[in-house]
Amino acid sequence: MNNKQDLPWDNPRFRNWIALVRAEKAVVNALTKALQPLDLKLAQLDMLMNLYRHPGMSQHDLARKLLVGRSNITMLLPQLEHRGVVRRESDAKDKRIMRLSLTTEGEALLMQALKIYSALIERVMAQSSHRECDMMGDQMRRIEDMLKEG
Amino acid sequence: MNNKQDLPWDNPRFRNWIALVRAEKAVVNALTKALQPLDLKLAQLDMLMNLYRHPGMSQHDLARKLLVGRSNITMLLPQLEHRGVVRRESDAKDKRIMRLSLTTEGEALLMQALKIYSALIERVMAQSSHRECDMMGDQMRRIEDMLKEG
DNA sequence: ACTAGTATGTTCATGATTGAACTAAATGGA
DNA sequence: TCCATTTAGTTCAATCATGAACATACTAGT
Repeated sequence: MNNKQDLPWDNPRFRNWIALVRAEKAVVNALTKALQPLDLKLAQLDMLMNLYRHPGMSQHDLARKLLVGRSNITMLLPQLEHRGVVRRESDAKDKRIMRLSLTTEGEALLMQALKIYSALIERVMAQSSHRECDMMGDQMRRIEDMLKEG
Repeated sequence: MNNKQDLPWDNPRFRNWIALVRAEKAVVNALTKALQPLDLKLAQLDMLMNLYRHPGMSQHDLARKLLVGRSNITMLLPQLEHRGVVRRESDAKDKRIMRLSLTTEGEALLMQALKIYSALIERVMAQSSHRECDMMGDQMRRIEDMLKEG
């Protein structure tokens, strides 16, 4: 057992996955540096993006959207709230729930960050044709759906 | 400015990238759980994989391969060394360099972990045809090469 | 041989992330 | 109504990752 032919590196699917992980990490590293002028962490940007698209989200929903623990949200929100970019309001009907939304400053900051993010992704994705890129995106959505179910 | 048409979510390239990030995180979360029985963290597995393929690597080279900081390696190695899966030896010619390699136990542990990893990736990648998967892998390698240069 | 520059690895303080244990609030039967 | 269960959010300790400052060792030009 465990001869060379059993090794996952000989499996194209495995090698392709490794390539994905490495590319993702490389882009994340590049993006982290590109966001430094805004004094914004990638995790914070993820929050702003989700709150922009789903204002009034609860912390629990935000955590699930970001695939992250609930306590993580609790730990990171105060920074954004104190900075004045995120608003946190108790739900009137259910006092357990905190409704989250962006302030005007939050939206402005988000737009600046998105310019940086978009430019990087545009540059990165220019490596592929539109058709290739769309196929890749479809694959990724299928993967996430699959893991959500099973 | 900043009307809807400028928003990156309307750009397929951007949406596809977001899908990739989410899928990657979902798989990483699943893998982290799947590795718990071996008491092995994903970062540790990454090290073992690289040391298996490139025995005698220095810590600096390992850090660059993993796209992490040098201090990260210094902090994580003692666990693996103490567990008896990684060997750390001073280079004879250049006393600054530590040569890293797997012990027999390290290789055994790696093989167990790779079975788990492969099985998950096989399941995940079964969402795509071989051709699609290969195209995706090629895209990812182009992305990493692009960021390495520029 | 000397010195300046460079490379490797370590230490330390900081911030990010997690999971378990906890509080408070809502829900749903009996 | 009362009690058990579930849900939202927080707290806390432990772990991970980072970058700056540092010590040591090599290298190259003079």
